Amino acid sequence: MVGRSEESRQAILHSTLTLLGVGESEGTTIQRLTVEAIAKHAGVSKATIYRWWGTKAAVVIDAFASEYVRHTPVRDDLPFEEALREHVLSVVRQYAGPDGRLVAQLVAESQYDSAALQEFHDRFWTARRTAAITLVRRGMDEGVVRSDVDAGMLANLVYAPVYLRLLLHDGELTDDFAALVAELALAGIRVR
Amino acid sequence: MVGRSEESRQAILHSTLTLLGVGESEGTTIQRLTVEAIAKHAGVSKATIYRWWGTKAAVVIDAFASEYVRHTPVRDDLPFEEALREHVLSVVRQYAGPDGRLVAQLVAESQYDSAALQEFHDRFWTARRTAAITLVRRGMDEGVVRSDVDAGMLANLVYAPVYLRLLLHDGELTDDFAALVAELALAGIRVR
Amino acid sequence: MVGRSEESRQAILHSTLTLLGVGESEGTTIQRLTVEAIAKHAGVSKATIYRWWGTKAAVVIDAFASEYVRHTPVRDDLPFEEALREHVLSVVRQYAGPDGRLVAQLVAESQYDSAALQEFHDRFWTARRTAAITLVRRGMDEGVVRSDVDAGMLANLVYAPVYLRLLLHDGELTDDFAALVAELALAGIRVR
Amino acid sequence: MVGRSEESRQAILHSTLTLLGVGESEGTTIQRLTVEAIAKHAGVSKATIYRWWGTKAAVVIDAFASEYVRHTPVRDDLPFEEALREHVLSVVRQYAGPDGRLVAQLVAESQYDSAALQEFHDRFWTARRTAAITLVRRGMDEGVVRSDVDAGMLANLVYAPVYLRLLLHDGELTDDFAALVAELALAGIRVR
DNA sequence: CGATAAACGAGACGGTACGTCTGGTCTTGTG
DNA sequence: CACAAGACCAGACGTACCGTCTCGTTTATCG
Repeated sequence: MVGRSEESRQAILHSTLTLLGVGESEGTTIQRLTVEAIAKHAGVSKATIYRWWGTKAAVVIDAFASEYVRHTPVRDDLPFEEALREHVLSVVRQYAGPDGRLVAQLVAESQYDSAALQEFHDRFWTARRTAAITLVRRGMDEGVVRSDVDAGMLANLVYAPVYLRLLLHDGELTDDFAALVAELALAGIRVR
Repeated sequence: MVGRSEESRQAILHSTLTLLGVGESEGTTIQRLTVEAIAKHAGVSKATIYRWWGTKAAVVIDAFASEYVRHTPVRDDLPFEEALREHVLSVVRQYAGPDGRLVAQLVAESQYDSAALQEFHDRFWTARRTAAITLVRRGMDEGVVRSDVDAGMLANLVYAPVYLRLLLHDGELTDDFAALVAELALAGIRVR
Repeated sequence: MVGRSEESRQAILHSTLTLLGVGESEGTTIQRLTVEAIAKHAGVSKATIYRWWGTKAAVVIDAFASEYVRHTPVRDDLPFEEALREHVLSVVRQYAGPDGRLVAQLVAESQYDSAALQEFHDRFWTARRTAAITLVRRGMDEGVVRSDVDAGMLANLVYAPVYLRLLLHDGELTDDFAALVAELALAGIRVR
Repeated sequence: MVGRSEESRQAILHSTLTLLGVGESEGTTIQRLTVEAIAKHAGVSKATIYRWWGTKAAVVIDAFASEYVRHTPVRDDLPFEEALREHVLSVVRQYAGPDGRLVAQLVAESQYDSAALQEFHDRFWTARRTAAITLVRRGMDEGVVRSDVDAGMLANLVYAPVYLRLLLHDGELTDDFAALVAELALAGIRVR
């Protein structure tokens, strides 16, 4: 057995990101991106892409995940509420840039492609939420956060408004917005 | 001038809904729906569709808006908190059915088509939010809801988790979920 | 109803002949000729070609037939035997050039594509043979040719060696060859 | 040095014949037959095939020649004319079956592949013709056949109509046809 | 008898063309 | 003069083979 070419794999993923203009503010959308263009840019045969991924969305998710999941870490050294504010801020800032546009498009693809949805869950959503859930649990342990509700549900209170604004283009993703989201979430989950 | 044929307009919008299987749980997605199929089913020329709408998404939005925006009214006769719970429940219930799938797809289209986004805002999102905002304002007047934050922002606290679950397929849209969302939103916006 | 574009039809057939290098001694073979190349050269969509022809071979036959069936007439003014020699000579001379190569390739296509075979029969073979059969009948009427055998069979005696040499590249198609073929055919069909 | 694997060679040639359905009336055509299919069926690597043959046509010719050239012998014990009739009959009968279809396809391949043409000449055509030429020479020696014309040319008078019918599907290859061909050829080559 | 070099199977790879599909435009004739 | 009918160009789709090219792995002489 010989196995797949790591070189081609890298070239494909890298070309995908380049064409999507991740990092820059230029670039196409996932929809307009063609498998043919990826193949050409990567110096690779279309068949090679279809052999390993099968779907344009799969390539994009793989490419995005493999290099661009920025860590928006939760800080242990800060007090609970401050750590949460910090976290929300870092998430909002990431999504304010080109990464946000791409995530929005991945969610769009997920509406039509259940495999893409699955991948999106596994590679992005779960990872992201885990950070918040951990934090919420810490708040529970410290007795600051109500513990009669599922931690995941509480974590969503943080992300939901961010994703809403991202997907519905319902306002800018500013630092002020981040602060407000954090404040309201805290109000909703705090023990009274 | 002869003016556009109302008959054709109706046939096109109706065919669009039929093919999308709105109402039933069958039907294609917006992506798989083709303009050619609409034209054929409506007994209409493709040119006629393009003359008046210009985009597949525009047709779908028009069709969906013209017949399927269910009223999820806000009740004046109930106490504030109860009215909110009621409203959230009605929204969740609508999105749990086939309408939800279609709304999700419209959001997906909006990621690629800014005209569709605009239409979505004007025909669905604003209308929906207005209901919640009115309600929140009532709460403010009654002194139950904090009035130091934009009412729109507070209203979003209600919708955000619903849309998140709808778009990310992050759990079922059940009555229990609606109750929980209402409760957490209330906790977040209540005057303390 | 609007009907097909004569302009496209002409462009397609003409491009086909150009690419095959009919007339010149250059040019591809039918096998190497691609539908994509025809489309590009003709400034036409591939779909248009497939709409009307369905097969590469069909396009080639149509193109070749519509412009390149040279008349290799049978002369009435010459004595029977001389007319036959003349006819064989004109056929051999045509097949010695680029037309011969193309006819050979059409026969090749016919081994795999029964529709092409049918077309070849109808557009080339029958037309060609009719000339010879008419002549043979004249010979029968004049009492020079044996009439106890099917005229078509006798006509084939003229063409068979020519096609054999064309298809098996079993020697050059020279004037001398033509004379010899005519002579042997006459020997075979003459009344004794 | 180790040398090529006779086992593989046999497997490849045998698989080729099997897939082409020689013997049976089933089977693909040479065109539809793929090297990949041969390799898979023979349990052999594609590279092995290309190492030794270089061309699909070469494999087919080799396979066909190595096992399926039926002897259509010329009988010395019969009078000249009878021997000729016998020979034509045996050729026609062979070509009436599945072998004929395959020979026709080999001729087709030869229009595009000059190496295949060369092979076809060497392995089939020459062998076949030699039989007839020998016979014609015998006729010349006996003074029955005109000797002012090249013996090969006269031999072709026998084969040409058979190949014409085979390649142009211009009628069935029946015993009656064989008799007629023999008769006309004799008429053409007899001393008068 | 153990080294060595060929031939091998497996199958990934870059290419190229296939025939299909849809989008969006344009043309012609009818009501 | 808006319409249906539908042909048209453009170009991406996903598939199929091509012929080349690694890879380890036999396998059969030869040192």
